[in-house]
Order: sequence, then structure tokens, then C-alpha cells
Amino acid sequence: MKLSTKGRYAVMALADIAKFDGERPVSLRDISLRQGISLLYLEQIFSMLKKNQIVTSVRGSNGGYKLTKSPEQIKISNIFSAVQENIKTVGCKKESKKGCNGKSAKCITHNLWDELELHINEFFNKKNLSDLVKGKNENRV
Amino acid sequence: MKLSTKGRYAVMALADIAKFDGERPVSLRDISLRQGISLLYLEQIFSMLKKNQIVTSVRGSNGGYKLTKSPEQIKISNIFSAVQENIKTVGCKKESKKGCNGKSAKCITHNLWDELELHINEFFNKKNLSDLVKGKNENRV
DNA sequence: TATAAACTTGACTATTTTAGTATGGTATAT
DNA sequence: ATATACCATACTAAAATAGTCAAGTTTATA
Ligand code: FES
Ligand code: FES
Repeated sequence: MKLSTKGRYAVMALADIAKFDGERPVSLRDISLRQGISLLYLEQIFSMLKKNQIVTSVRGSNGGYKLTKSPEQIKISNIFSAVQENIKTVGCKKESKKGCNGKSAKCITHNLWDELELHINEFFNKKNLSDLVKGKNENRV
Repeated sequence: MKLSTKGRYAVMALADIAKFDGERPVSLRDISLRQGISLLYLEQIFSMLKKNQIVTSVRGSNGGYKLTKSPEQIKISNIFSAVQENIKTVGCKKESKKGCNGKSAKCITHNLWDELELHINEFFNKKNLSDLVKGKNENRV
């Protein structure tokens, strides 16, 4: 079980914007250089973030992206669902009455994985962007 | 982020043994039929479980596998580490002083992922096999 | 003692997911 | 004008996952 780069980079990039936020929008080029993420990959990610109203864009020279809300209002769970990074712990389709492996009933472990998923989602709901930017004085980039 | 079948099946199969535990060892063939998991795949998984002393084996006809400890004593985290299903939330090497993407310092999101990993591992440390088998009266297989 | 059930080991492979690239645009500040 | 920066779609290489295959060894039981 590994967290994919898409979700991690999305949070990383948005935290970068939150940190360097000001009058002017932040360009992907700057984020790319500061965070060491491919520019082309960032464009792909930000296309999704924009579609889901996490950011707005300013085109043209000196353009870039801005957060639509204050960092406190942007939860990690919002970011993750925007880039379609979702946690799947169960082996079955959740809504379906059927279990995994085509069995007719939910398997013996189903509740365990379900509970885990709940735990993780709770964590992502509690955390927001400002939690990441708070320690501006620390030597993190 | 998806939980792999290796970890899920391992827990599933061990819960099956816990449930049908008795004098005789439980054969992989029975587990395969009851849980709908490929016999060949189960063999691979149980080879690891045995190496890590989660189960003992009885060879030959009427043989099979038995738990080495009581279900209460077998934590999900034990099972996961036995089959090498480990959670990776961070993008960097944990021990290294370096951050992800070859940066010299830990990135702005590092602590967040680290905290998440801690949460998940806590969950797996709290849960054991007997938690799964308790509800024998429910209509789960 | 023949036989079948069941564990043991290592290598192999197909599928899926991830993590990007590549290409060819459009909009706008200077 | 032109460079900067967003926008959109398609493609691809690499890694991880989810198994399969082959060739055994061991032992209960008929
Ligand atoms: S995980 Fe849902 S039925 Fe097995
Ligand atoms: S996750 Fe550890 S440095 Fe980025």
C-alpha cells in the first residue's frame, strides 16, 4: 500500500502556493523548481485541481494559480478527491451486496477494512493546508 | 492508495483458520474453496506466514496449517509484516536526512504523511485475529 | 506398500497502475 | 511582437500486483 505521487504532489504544490501566497498568482514553473516536480506533470495535476475549484488560474505572462479559499478551508480530503486519489481498503464494491471474490455475502474481513478506511478519511478530513504551512520558521522547503 | 490482495488474503485466510480451528490442521484446499482464493497463491502466502512463525504446518495427507498462538495474540500488524505488506506514505527514505525528489531537507508535507503512517500502524496494532472471528453468528463466510 | 492428499520452493508471466512525456495549442502582460 | 504561462489530449515506459507453472517432498491411510 503506497500513497501515489499524484496525491502527494498535489498537496505539496498547494502548500507551496499557500506559503508563497500574495497579490500575484504562483506559477507552476516556480513550484516545479522549488519542489522538484516535473512541470508537465504539475500541469496535469492542476488541471484537475482547477476543475474541482480548489484553485483559480490567471493566464498569460506573470500568470499562475491562486487558492480559491483560505488554507484553513482546504482540507486534505478535498485535495485528494479532486485528483482522484482515493483510498481503497476493501476488495469488494462497497455498495454491492456481494462480497469480494464473487461470494454472496460480505467476507469475514470486510468490516475491518471498512473501519480502517473510515479512520484514514477522518484523518484527511481533520487536516487542512494551513496545518502544513504553520511552521514557516522551520527549515523545510 | 490500495490495499493489496496479499495482505488482505493473508488476514482472510488466517481468520478462516481461527474460525475452523480444532484438533486437526486446516488445509489450504479448504481455505481456497471457502474464501475463493487461488490455491497456488495461498501457498505462496503461507510460505511467508510460516517463515515468520505465524503458522506451523503439518505435511502429508490430512495435513494443513495451524496458528502458532491464540487468535488474540496475533495482531494484524504481525500478519502484514510477515507478508511484507507495508504502508508507505512518505516519498522519501525515512532514515535518510534527505527529502523526496533529492532535496536536501525534508519537504513541507513530510510530517503529515508520517503522522498518517503512525495512525494506520496504530490501528493495525490494536486489531487482532479474534476481533474478526467474534461474530461467528453473523452471516459472513 | 501404493497412492493420494497436502505442504515446499523457485521461477515465470500477464495485467494493471503509476508516473510521467510529448505535442500542439491559447491567452495576455510587457 | 514575443515570451511567459496556462490548457488539453494522447501516448509510453517502468514498476507493482496478482497471480500461474513446474517440479518436487512428506506422510496418513487404504
Ligand atoms: S472486503 Fe468486502 S467482502 Fe471482502
Ligand atoms: S515525504 Fe519525506 S521529504 Fe517529502
